[in-house]
Amino acid sequence: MFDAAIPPASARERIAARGGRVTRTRLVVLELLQCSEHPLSHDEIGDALAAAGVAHDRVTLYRTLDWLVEQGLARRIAGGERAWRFEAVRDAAHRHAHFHCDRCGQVVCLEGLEPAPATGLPSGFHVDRAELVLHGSCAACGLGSEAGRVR
Amino acid sequence: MFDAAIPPASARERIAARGGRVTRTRLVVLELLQCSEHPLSHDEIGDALAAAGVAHDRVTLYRTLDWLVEQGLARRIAGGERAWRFEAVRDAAHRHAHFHCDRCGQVVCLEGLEPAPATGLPSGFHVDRAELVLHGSCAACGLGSEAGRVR
DNA sequence: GCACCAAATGCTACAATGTTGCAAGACGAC
DNA sequence: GTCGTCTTGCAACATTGTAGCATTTGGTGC
Repeated sequence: MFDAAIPPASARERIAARGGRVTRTRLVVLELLQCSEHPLSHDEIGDALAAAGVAHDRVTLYRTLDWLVEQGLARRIAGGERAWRFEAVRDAAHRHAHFHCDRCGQVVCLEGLEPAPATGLPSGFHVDRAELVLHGSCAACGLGSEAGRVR
Repeated sequence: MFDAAIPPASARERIAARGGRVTRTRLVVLELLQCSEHPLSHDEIGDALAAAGVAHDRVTLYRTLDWLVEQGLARRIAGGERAWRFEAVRDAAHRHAHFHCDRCGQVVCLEGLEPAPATGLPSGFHVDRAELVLHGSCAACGLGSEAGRVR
């Protein structure tokens, strides 16, 4: 479940390398993202911070995440609901699709499924990045019976 | 770029065919979506309603759009910001990708670019639909110079 | 170890988007 | 035209995210 290839210690180095101050919030949030196998919402991160005994408020968390995204340490993805989700960036060049369970709202990463390259774009348009999100039901919610449903 | 195959008059029939009452709000909203070449946000639809002299309030518009989506007459897409955007469904089987301009927030449809089929999914997962959103800058905002930017 | 300063944080207030409950009004069948 | 039910409009609230500002803290120089 944890990504053993990236020891938690590197979080401190990665933060310092960007010229940012190594604060407990940044440290814990980045370690959390690095250890999570799926993108986390603000709520989930906030709960984890509370569980870890790190004092924080909503605004600080927003700013911490903004900073991580700005520094290229985390990525922001649209979770389907109107809340963002965040994941650690392991390899800036590597991108992958996401699966959003319409039942439980959970988002999982789909390694090995890269968004298709852009083709057929009107002239003048410049593509920065592509986001591919599959919607349906995850294994835990499994509802094959409602397959035909259109949304 | 308008879909001449579906004259505005059919909006009334499509609503009635679903067993719903034909109200001015539903009629105007559906016609608006059918005539628009790109997905519209609540705000844009609300402004158009006001311009058309149709009384309405925010909640009614939300419910009207919910109803249209529920009936398969409209589709809801995540616009990048935390607000939904809506587009008319012309052909339930036909899907296309969208382009979101990170500058002006505008969303345009990319006909001819279907989301890639789902592969490499964990077992037990069931895909209902795929959403492919390209991010970048549209022709009007054209900012080729900031191409390397990571978000 | 101590002082200092810019960077982070925490707090309050606010904005935007969306939802719920309920009474009043309008559509459509008769 | 009457009537029942579906829609609407209103008010209040929930969630997600931002802005301004005083306070605290990390990190640097001494």
